[in-house]
Amino acid sequence: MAIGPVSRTAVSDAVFAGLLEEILGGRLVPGDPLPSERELAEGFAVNRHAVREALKRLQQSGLVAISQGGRTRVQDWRQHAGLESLVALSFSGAVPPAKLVEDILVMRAAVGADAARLCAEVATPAQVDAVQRAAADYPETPSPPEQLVAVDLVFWTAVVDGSQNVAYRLGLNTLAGGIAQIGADHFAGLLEEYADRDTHVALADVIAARDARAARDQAAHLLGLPLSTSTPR
Amino acid sequence: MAIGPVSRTAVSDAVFAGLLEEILGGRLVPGDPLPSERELAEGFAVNRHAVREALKRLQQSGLVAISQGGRTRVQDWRQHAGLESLVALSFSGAVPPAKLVEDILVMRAAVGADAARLCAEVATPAQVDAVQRAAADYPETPSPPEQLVAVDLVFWTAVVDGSQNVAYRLGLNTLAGGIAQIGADHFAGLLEEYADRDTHVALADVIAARDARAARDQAAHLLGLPLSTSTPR
DNA sequence: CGAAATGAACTGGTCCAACCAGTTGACAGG
DNA sequence: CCTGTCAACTGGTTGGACCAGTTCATTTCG
Repeated sequence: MAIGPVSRTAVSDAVFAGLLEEILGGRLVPGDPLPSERELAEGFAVNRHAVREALKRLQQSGLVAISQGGRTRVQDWRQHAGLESLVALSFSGAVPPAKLVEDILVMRAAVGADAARLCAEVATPAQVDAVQRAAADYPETPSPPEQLVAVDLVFWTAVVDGSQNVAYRLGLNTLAGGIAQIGADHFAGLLEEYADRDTHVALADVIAARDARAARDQAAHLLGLPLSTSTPR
Repeated sequence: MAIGPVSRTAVSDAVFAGLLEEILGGRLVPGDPLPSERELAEGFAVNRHAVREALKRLQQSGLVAISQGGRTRVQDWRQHAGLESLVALSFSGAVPPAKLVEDILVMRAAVGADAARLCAEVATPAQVDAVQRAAADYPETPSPPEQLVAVDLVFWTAVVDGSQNVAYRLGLNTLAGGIAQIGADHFAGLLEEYADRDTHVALADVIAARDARAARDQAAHLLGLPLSTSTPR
């Protein structure tokens, strides 16, 4: 066991995680009232303020509805939770991790392909440069999963930056955060097949050539997005 | 002025909004330390707990980094903020609202098109049914913007549900929330051109026919996504 | 008897004050 | 000059009190 800082989890974070677990795990059905703040504080053996911090965050995530005087109630995460709750789902068992990983990669593919298209259209010269440099950084030989995921992230960050679409940028942040928390290992296997340097360099080149159509197709192929052919397995 | 419940903004929400404004407005540059919790409490004339609740939420949004003992520092939202911060950007002036609306619609187009493809491939019969019913609900005559946006949301919710992709579902929630907060008016004009009933019914039909390719193309066309032709205006 | 007013017993919202637990930096000692 | 130390910050946590809405059983009046 290596020597390092002990993981000091803040109390309110623990409460947040605990309630998240209860809600996403399905033990609290949408519409159900949560125990009162005072009861929760007693149950978790923490101060009420800590509970309140956790509840405020759950509210921000769209997982509960708080109303003064009334009770705090659970909301349906499928209806109200935002993309940022994606990660939490993987730890709660509400959705099988494998399914979740696949879904994330599918979204990555759709967004990535369109970002590549936009990037070819509107990226500044400096941004195109960044894409080409990122592509050149891909390792030529097989590499450990973490490094692969890291390099991949740098490349696609450059592409999304070039697309100059704020929504894509923030969405990438969320998905990247999700990948990081779920663990690179789960993604490495799925990424490996696409992770050859030449293809990425080629993509960077068509972007540099301002060929939006080619950039889109190349990216879609790279990311495993079914495109011109519909093959419902 | 109509009579109605006064808007009772929670104190911590006000603090959250205030700090959001400071950060996204650029008055606090990434790396800058925030005033201490005690100073903020005094500045906003509220209790320190309210400040803490707000800061916790900012931390969850990836906008600040909190460390015990050290000072709380501003993070670069372009690097760390998630998709859920999209709306906040529109109110801070960090990104022009028009640009933001366009970016959201572009993302909606990319995701919507792929969701339609998936929906045609994997949706359950019940889900296909829901899509067709939603399409039938489109008004045949011009309608007020709010209603248009609402009907549109129902339709695409059905499509995304049919895609059975959790990431798409949560992403839709986030984008829909963004549209709601920014105001339907900003979107109505852009939506109008695509909002004819026949096209949506046609899309629903190709989905029901399980034609993934056609569903994708139809949806892309409907959402204004450049596809087979790359026409950098 | 039934409908409306009442009010106690909840709920969350806010505040004060104190103390614990890390970080920082100036300052004294080697 | 380097180094240890300690006071003065920072955020983290707690307790308790009170305010402000909601709920619902009870009471009161038509």
